[in-house]
Amino acid sequence: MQPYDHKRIERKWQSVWSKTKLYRTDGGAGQRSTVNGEKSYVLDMFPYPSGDGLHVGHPKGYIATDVFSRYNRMQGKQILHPMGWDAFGLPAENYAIANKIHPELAVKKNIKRFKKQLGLLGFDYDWEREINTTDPHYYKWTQWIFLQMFHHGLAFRSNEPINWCPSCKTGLANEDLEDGKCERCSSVVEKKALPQWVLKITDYADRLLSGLDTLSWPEYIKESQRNWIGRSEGAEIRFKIQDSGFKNKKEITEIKVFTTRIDTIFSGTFVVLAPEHPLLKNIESGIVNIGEIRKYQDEARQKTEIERTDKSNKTGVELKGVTAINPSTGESIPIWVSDFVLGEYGTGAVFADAHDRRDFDMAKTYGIPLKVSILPPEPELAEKVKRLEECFEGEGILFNSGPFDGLSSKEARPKIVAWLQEKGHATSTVKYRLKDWVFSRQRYWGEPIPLVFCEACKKQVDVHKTQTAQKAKQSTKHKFSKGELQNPGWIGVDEKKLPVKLPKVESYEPTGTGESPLAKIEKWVNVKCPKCKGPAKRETNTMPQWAGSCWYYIAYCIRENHKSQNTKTKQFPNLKSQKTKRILQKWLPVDMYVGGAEHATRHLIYARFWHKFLFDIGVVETDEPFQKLQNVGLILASDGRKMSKRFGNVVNPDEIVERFGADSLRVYEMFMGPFNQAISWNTDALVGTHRFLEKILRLHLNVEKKKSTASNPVLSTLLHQTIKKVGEDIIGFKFNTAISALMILTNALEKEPVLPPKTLAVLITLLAPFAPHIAEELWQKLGHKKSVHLEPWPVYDTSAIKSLLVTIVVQINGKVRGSFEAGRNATEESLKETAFSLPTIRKWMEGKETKKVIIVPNRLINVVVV
RNA sequence: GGGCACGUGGCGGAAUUGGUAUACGCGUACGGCUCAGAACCGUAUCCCGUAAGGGUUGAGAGUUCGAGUCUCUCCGUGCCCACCA
Repeated sequence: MQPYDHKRIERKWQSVWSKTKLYRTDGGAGQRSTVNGEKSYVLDMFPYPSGDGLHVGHPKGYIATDVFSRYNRMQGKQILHPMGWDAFGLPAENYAIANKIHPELAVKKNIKRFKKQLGLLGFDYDWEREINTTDPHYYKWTQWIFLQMFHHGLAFRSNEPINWCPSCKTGLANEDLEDGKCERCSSVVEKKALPQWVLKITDYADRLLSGLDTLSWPEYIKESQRNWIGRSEGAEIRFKIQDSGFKNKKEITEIKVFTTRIDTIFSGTFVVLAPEHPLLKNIESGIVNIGEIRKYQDEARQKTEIERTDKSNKTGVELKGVTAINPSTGESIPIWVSDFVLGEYGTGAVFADAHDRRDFDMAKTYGIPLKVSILPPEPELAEKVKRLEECFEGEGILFNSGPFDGLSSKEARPKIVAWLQEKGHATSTVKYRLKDWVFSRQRYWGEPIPLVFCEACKKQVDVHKTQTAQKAKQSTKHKFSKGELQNPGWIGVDEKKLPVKLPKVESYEPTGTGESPLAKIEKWVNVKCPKCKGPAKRETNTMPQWAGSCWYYIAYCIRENHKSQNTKTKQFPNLKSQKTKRILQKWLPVDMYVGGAEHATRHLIYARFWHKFLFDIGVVETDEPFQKLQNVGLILASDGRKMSKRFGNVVNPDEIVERFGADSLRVYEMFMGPFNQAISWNTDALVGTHRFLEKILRLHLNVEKKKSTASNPVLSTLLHQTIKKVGEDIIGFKFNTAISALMILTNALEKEPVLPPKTLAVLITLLAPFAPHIAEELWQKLGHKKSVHLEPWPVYDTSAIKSLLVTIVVQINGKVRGSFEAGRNATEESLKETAFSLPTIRKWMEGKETKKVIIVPNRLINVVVV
C-alpha cells in the first residue's frame, strides 16, 4: 500500500495555495466562487506572541475558524479571515526583560516563530491583512480613538487610589485582578494613590447591558457580563445628620445611602460609612473622637485587597458626637465607620439593620441595638428572628413598619420609596458594579497616551471655568474641547502629529516609583504645547494591554490587499473617511468570533465599549462588533493540568505535524470532544484520526474508473444524510459529530465493492474544511484542475435523506421485545399487524389483555398489556 | 454567600430534543499479514447469566404508554462573580 506521505502533500499544497493567492479576500482565486456578494467575517482572538511559541492547545480555535471559513467559502461567500498580533503589554515586556532583549526585537522574533508554526497547519488566512498592534501605523489609530474619547469627555484624570501590583510595578484595572491578586503574576495587590487616566466606561453601562440581548453569544458569557456590569435597582435615601454635642441637637448636613432593600428601612438602627467617605472630613469638627477615626482610616488604607475583603471579622469605630436620623422612624441612630463598606460602590455609605448578615454581625460584635422589621412566613423561624437569634435576610412580611405593616417586601418597596420621596428623603435610582476603566500603565511597552500638560493652558481653562460661557469665549484665546475643559492643563496632541511614537530607551524596565520609564527621557517629555506653543510636558504613562485589541477587528477590514508584496509602509486609511465607512459597512459586524472564555469580562467588554463610542462618532454603523461568539475549550495536558513549561507537559504542534501531519492534528482537535469543553490531550487517540485519513486515501485506490450504473439506495441515503449533518454541525460548531459522520460514511464506502468517483468526490468536498491538504491531493487525483476549496458545498436531496426502509421497534409495556423492517410511512394498521404477528411479541402478549397500543410513525409501537 | 453549567462503559464522548442508551474514536482481547515490528488489516468488546432472561445514564422520588432527556430532593464536580448594601 502506498504510504500516506503527509509531509510531501502538505508542503506541496501550502506552496500552491500561497502562490495562487487562493485565500486572498479581494481579488484572490477565491473570488471566483463568490455568490451575490454575501460575506462572512470570521475572526480569531489574535494571540500575543509569547516567547514560548505555540503548544497544541493554541490552534484549536484557529482550526475551528478555518473549518468554518472554508465551509462558508464553499457556500459561495466572500471571506475575511485574518490574523495578527497583540504584541503590546506585560507578557511581551516581561519576556523581553527576562531575556534581556528589547521588547521590539523580542516581538519581531516571536512573531516570526508564531507565523511559521501557524503556517504549518495550512490555515486559510489572508496574510496580506496581517496587523501588529505595536506597529506605529497601527497604534496611530489606537491613539486617535483615545484622543476622540478624551475630547468627548470620556477620559478623566483621577487621583483615587488604584490597584498597584508591586511586582509588575504598575497600576491595574479592576478587570486585571483575580481574588485581590495581580492576574499576571499573582502578587498581592496594594492600593496606591497615583494620578491616572480613567475611561468612563460606566457612561455606557446601560447600553453594554441592553446590547447583550441582541447577541448570539453563549448564555454564560452574557451572564458574566451582566454580573460584571452589576446593575442594581434601588433607592437613594437621605439621612439627616445632627451634631448631638449641642443641647438642641443641630442639624449639620445629610448623608446619602444606597439600598436595594428599602423594605427594611424601619429596622435601620445605624449608619455605616466607608473609611474614605468624604463626609468624615466635612464634619470632623463635630466628631469628638476624630483621632480614633483617623487611626482607623490609616489602618484601613494600609490593608491589602485580600485583608480588606476578609469576611470573617468586622471592625469599625463609632462616630461620637454625631447621629443620623432614620427618615422612616425619625429616630436618632449612631453612625459608624467600617471598611466592610466600600467607598467605590453606591454612595460609600449604608444604613444597617438586622436583615443583613454583615450588619447583623457588626451589631453583635459591638453591641449596637438591632430591630426586626421583616418576618419570614414560617412561624418558628419568625420567633427566632424576633428574638434576634437568627439573621433573616430573605423577603417576607413587614412588621414594626408603621403604615406598611403586613405588606410583602415586594409590595412594600415601591410604596416606601414613594412615601419617602414625597417627604424629600429618597429617590429611586440605579447603581452599577462596573467601575470606570483605569487606563494608565507605568510601563514602557504600550501605546503612549497622546496628551500633554501645559501650565499656561491650565490657567486659561481655570479662567474659563470661573466665567460664564459667553465671557469665556471672549477672554480665552484658544478653543478647548470638552475633555480639555474637564482636565485643566491637559491638551490633546494634534491629530496630524499622530502617532506619538514610543521613543527608544536604554532602560525600559519599570521604575517602581509610579513613573513610567518614559519620564526619564527629557527630550521626549518636553514639547511645545499644541495649543499655545508654550512649554509643555508629555503624558508618560502608556495604555494598557487591552487598548490595541479594542479595534483590531476594524483594522483588518480597512487593511486592504496591497498590490506590491514589498510595501513596507502599510498605512491605514483615515478612520473618519467615507471610504473607510463604506468598507466597514460591508464587513461589520464580525459574523463569527472565536476565542477563550477568559476574555468574557475584559476584552469583550472593552471592545464593545470602544465600538459603541465609534458608533456614536459615526465611524461604524453597527451597534455591536461581534454578532456571534463561540468559546474554545482548553486543551489540557494528558495529566489533566494546564499545559505549561513549568509542568513540563507541553506538546509542541510542530512535532505532531512532523509525525502525523497537519491534517491529522486538525481532525483530531476537532474530533476530541465538544468544542467549548476542556479536554486532555492524548496522542494515542490522535492515531485514530490518522488512520481515518489513511482509510480515505485507500478508498481512492479502490475507486473505479468507469461509471457505476448500479446505485445502492442505502448508501445514497447515508451520503445525503452525511451532507446534511456535516454542514449543520459546522454551522453549530459541533465538529466532533461532523467528523464522526464522515467516519461512518467512510466505513460504509469501504465495504462497498464498487465505488463511483462521484461518491468519493462528495466525501472529499465534505472533508476539505477539516483536512484541506489531503482533500486537495485526492481532488487533483480525481482529475480536477481547480482547487477543492473553491468547489461549491454539496447539496443534499431532502427526499434522499429519508431511507425507504425504517426499523420499527416493538415494545411491550415500554420494554423492547422485538423489531422489524417496514416501508417508510406504512399505515398504522399494517404496522400493528406485522408487530402482532412476530413470534416473540406473540409470546409476550399471550394470555394478557391489551389495554392500549401506542404507535409512533416510522419509529415504534408500544403495546400496553395487563 | 449569589449566578451559570454539568454528572452516560476501562477512557474521550454520541443519542433524531420524550421514542432501540452506549454511535464514532481510543484502549483491550483474539485472529491475519509479516523474517519482524505497529503508527497495518479483520473480528469482538456496557454489566450479570451457559441460556432464557435480568440489570444499567451520580442517588432517591415524581410525571408519562415510554425518561439519559421533563419536575422535585439529595450527593458530587467545574466555571464566573463576591463584604456590591
